[in-house]
Amino acid sequence: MRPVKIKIQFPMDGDIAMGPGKAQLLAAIHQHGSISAAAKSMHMSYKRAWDLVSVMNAGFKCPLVMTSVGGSHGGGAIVTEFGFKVLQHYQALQIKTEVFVLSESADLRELLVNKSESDPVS
Amino acid sequence: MRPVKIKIQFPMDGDIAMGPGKAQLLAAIHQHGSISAAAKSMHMSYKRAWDLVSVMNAGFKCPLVMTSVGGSHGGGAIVTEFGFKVLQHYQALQIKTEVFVLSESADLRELLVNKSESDPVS
DNA sequence: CATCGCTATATTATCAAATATATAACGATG
DNA sequence: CATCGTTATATATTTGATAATATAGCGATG
Repeated sequence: MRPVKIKIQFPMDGDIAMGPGKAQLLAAIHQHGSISAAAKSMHMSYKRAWDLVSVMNAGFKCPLVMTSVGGSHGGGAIVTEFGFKVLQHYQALQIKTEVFVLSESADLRELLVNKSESDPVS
Repeated sequence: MRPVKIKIQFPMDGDIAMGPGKAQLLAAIHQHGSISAAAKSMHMSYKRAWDLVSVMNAGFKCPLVMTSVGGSHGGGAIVTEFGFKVLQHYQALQIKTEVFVLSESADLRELLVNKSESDPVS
């Protein structure tokens, strides 16, 4: 496990408009083309995925995901250009922050017990 | 609520050695001089507080909290010098990271719906 | 016009996590 | 040496979050 875990959330009303879970789901929808397939790939119930999409769409100025119902393949969902932009922003922010915190927390991490440091500094 | 919520955790084995909740508890113990009083002040059960202290102490090279049992006042708990140092490091890190993320997420936050912006820019 | 897989939604069931409760031991002090 | 509030620990209970289940409706397509 990484030495530090960072969770960045953007609260909106009572919900979280964007966070690690939603970002991951967004990426999965983009990859699979439907909420149901994305949910399955993440071992998440369809209902939960649908709820998350609903919250995301409500929290931003434009929808991140557009769904279509019916049709030969039953319908599907696509990540909008806007949604993709949000996703990229979020992912970049997450990485930048991780780098920042890792560097800023060196002193603190020094104080933790060193577990399984199989680091043969010969 | 703040526009962004950041949670920094330091995992250790299966537990979290330090996180927002533990930092807050540490501060409360320092203030009140006992685990039980600190727990009460945070509306937390004594058991939970005691468990958190136990995890904290196990995760660092030195104990952050030392307890004494019995005595005229029943006992108590004090935050060690080491624990206080950890607390200060953590709190400083939290603030620095908040500033960082807030500045780095300006573009993203621009895309959120503006809720209740009672901002009379006359 | 029957079929298909998906969206959309509600209801119920399950489970883990937090809390509540209980109790023993501790030891300085008056 | 009885008292006190606390630590320390175990067990029971409650709660909330999550998952499971069910079902209706959609509409392009062959």
